Amino acid sequence: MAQAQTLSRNQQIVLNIIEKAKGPLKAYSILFNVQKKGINAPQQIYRALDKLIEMGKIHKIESKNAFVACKSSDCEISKATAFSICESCEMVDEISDAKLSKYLSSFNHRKGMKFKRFNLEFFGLCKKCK
Amino acid sequence: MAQAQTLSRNQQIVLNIIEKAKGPLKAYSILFNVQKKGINAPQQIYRALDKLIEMGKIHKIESKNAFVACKSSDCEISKATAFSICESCEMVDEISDAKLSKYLSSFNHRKGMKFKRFNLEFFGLCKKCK
DNA sequence: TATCATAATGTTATAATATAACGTTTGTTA
DNA sequence: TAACAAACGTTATATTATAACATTATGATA
Ligand SMILES: [Zn+2]
Ligand SMILES: [Zn+2]
Ligand SMILES: [Zn+2]
Ligand SMILES: [Zn+2]
Repeated sequence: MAQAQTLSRNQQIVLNIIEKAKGPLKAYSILFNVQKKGINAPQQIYRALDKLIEMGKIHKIESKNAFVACKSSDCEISKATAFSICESCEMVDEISDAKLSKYLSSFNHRKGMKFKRFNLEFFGLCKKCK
Repeated sequence: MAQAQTLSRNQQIVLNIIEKAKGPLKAYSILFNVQKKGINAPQQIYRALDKLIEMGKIHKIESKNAFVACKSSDCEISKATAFSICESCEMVDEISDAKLSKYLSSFNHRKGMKFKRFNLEFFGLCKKCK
């Protein structure tokens, strides 16, 4: 089981910053933001990020190498993620759409591969930018 | 228009290597493979990769920072890509599924954003690895 | 053909992202 | 408390990607 609760000190610090942010954060930008708290090395950030992803507290936006807090308390183990990404501003929005998620989770490729997880990224212009 | 045909020398060299490869290739691994051909700098690789992506000849696997040749001659301008990725070996397979593609291309997020493009990555264990 | 614009090239340098490796500390539980 | 696992701190380094600038093809047009 995912032992949902206890975050370590560094994990909590990193999560707080990501949750407060308006958009996706990059690892080194997180790092610069926590140096006052005594965290000095990339490893400390990346380790926290890894654990937070494992716990489903945050997600990585692969096309941006950046991290966002999970909005849909559902994905405790994030095995079905979808995002809407504005190509102009940096806006990223997590999509929680039961139908979409069900459709993709039950999608089966002919080649005999059983999927455990997917990540979907949509790109376009957000309301503001178009 | 995409002016499908003429590839420059460097673009052709990079494309050849990616097409011959069994799996996804990383930029620097491409670089090491073409130094005998007089290409010495990352820029030359990245520039070719950028153009080839624009033309839809190759795709970037975002979760791996690696590149594969396009299999489905359809996606000349790659605005609807889907891949099946084995978490154990490095296998990546491009999924060409008209229904899936149609379903996602017509998917509309409530938030008033019109999507121009999507990228979907499925993860699991391939036939060999499971 | 001369001229102009565009795309591609070559090169050096550097930025940005991520992991290896090692020893120490802290927290859990048998 | 002893033993183990998880988290931490730290230094170094690997990997991925872009900036900047000068040069050279390529292709269209006057
Ligand atoms: Zn989520
Ligand atoms: Zn926007
Ligand atoms: Zn393709
Ligand atoms: Zn495999």
